[in-house]
Amino acid sequence: MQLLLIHSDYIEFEAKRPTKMAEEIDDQARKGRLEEALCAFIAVEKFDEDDPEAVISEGAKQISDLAEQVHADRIMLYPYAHLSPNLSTPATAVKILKGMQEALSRNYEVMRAPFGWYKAFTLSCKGHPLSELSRSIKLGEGEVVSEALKSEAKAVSYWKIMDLDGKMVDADKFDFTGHEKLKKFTNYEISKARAVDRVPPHVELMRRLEMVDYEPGSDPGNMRYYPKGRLVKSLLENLVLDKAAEMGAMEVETPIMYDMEHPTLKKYLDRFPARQYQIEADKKKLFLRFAACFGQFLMGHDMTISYKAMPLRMFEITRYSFRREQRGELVGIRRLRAFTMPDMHTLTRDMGQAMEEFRKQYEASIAVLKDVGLDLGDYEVAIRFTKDFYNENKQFIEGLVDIVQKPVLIEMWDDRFFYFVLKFEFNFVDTLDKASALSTVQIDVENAERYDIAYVDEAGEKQRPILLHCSPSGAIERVIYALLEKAAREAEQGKLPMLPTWLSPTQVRIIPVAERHQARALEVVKELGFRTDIDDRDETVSKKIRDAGREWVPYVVVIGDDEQASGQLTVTVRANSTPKSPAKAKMSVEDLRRQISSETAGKPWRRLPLPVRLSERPRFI
RNA sequence: GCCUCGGUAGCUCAGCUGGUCCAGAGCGAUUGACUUGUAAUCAAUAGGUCGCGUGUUCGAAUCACGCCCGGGGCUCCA
Repeated sequence: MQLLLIHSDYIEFEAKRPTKMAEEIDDQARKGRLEEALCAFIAVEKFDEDDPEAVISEGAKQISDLAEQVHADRIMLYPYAHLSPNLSTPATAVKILKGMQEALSRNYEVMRAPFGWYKAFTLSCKGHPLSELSRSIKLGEGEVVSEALKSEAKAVSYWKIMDLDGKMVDADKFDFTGHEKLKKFTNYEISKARAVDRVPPHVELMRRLEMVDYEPGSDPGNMRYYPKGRLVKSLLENLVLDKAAEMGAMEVETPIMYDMEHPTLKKYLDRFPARQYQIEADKKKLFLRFAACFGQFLMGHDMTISYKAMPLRMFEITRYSFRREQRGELVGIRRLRAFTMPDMHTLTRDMGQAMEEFRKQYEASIAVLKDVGLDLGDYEVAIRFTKDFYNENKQFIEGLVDIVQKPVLIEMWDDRFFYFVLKFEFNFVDTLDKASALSTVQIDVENAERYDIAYVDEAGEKQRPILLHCSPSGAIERVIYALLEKAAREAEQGKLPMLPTWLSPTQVRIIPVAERHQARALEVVKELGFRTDIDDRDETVSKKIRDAGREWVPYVVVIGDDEQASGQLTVTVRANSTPKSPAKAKMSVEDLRRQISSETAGKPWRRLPLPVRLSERPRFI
């Protein structure tokens, strides 16, 4: 609704001639005049049709607010189509106008000019600062609250713990001795309690290590990544990409924005509990993807697939997926509005193949997390399913628990509220006892139908596949969050925090003692390879060593007269050191090269994203 | 969206019962000295419309109101 509000000495109108859509009025209502009145010119718009009642109350409120301010006792409601290019139907407009008249009549003397007539009017504007105002009323900015978000509130969950023997115990009766993290995770999931007394440690770390930072020039939860952060992300992305390829996935790429009015997508939006970013281009309303599902399913819809191609896996690293998470949820990089999500979808022939594939992806996810540096002890397992699915597949579920060799949290629903019948997640529990999901796989029994995805079986018949959604690692940013939080926890326990060597931005730091050692230092950089840099700043050796420690550099090499003479290196190995006593070792360049090679074998590698000489580096924070 | 805390030098912050300890400290930067052997070398210099606006006052970084931006919390989390 568009409003043009004018505080007038008087307003006078006379209806001259009806248009096609004129409302019927008696002769008396064709003329009107109000003295000392607030005159509201009103255009009712297309999207007001969604919720006329709300528009009436909001419009009436805006008008009475201003009437209050300018001390007007009389209000003229004057339909004025020219305020908007996008008008509602006449019926809605009349309904809303009448509704506003009724609402305002309680406190004001209200007159309404007839709708749909050519009218002559005379208006005398008072001309004080508040005498001419316009207002646009848009309800909720056209926000879509998905059915899934609503049904989530209705879903009744049964919370259990499944032990290694396959027995399910109510979560509140389980003996959590020896499973403290599972207990914290369970509490977190059930009670949703999350009072926190401090900022999580990764927030300071991500900035101090010059990896990630807030970007005030963007929307909250959209971060900037400095070279070291970009490097770490890139390495993690490449690792997951490799693992997906190993699993037999085909990498694809799909658009990041989609048409809101696309019939299939529209329905899917309602099944996904997330808020979208919406943008408008030309006359189209678009939303930014919150996962790669749409793109891959739309692709799947157009594909010709034989049973021989099954299971068929498509993979994409979505940079970015967007979810407009609530403002207060965004802390550091634990939860973001723009995040990088490895997203794989698998088409399987039937539930049997789907379950087999589910188990494989479950095991693959464990392996991926292990590769990035997170062990089974670092996260807790949740398995969620419908009651029906459980009753038909008890042994299968028990098998999943058996694989991780520890009790897991179970959530069971009476009915299927969502598009899946079975899912698991691996949840990282941080030092503040907050849990966040990393890897996840879901068995989707709904979207093959919705997107009309089919394959042809041995008999030449079209069949609906069962779909799997899988993120083998979870969002890349969240993996970084988990690694930083894990390091922070270890630091609290008196260990030296660090990233795995293959992920460390600087793998080896060379510190020449004096200027005359720089030539040798540069030689070593060349011979060694890896991401090796050299601290050639005009600082003391002590200062340089301290700085290398603050950067979590795994291998620190000091080169002075002795090393220059002997050709041996003095290496401080961070992994073996403690805060009080550095672990120093004498080794040759070749020894060190071999050690790092074996430590980073099979992992992605990228070159140093910064100048080799520290003296040439900018500071980002 | 709501509650709450905050915005002072490139960074982290002190000052904030209004007036010469009010424009400061540490780090960083620059320059000079030192050429250094395992966790912060010494000295000098430069840097700020104290988020923006309005008001109160003889006088505002300091008080009031409004606005903008950010942190944390709530709501939410297939």
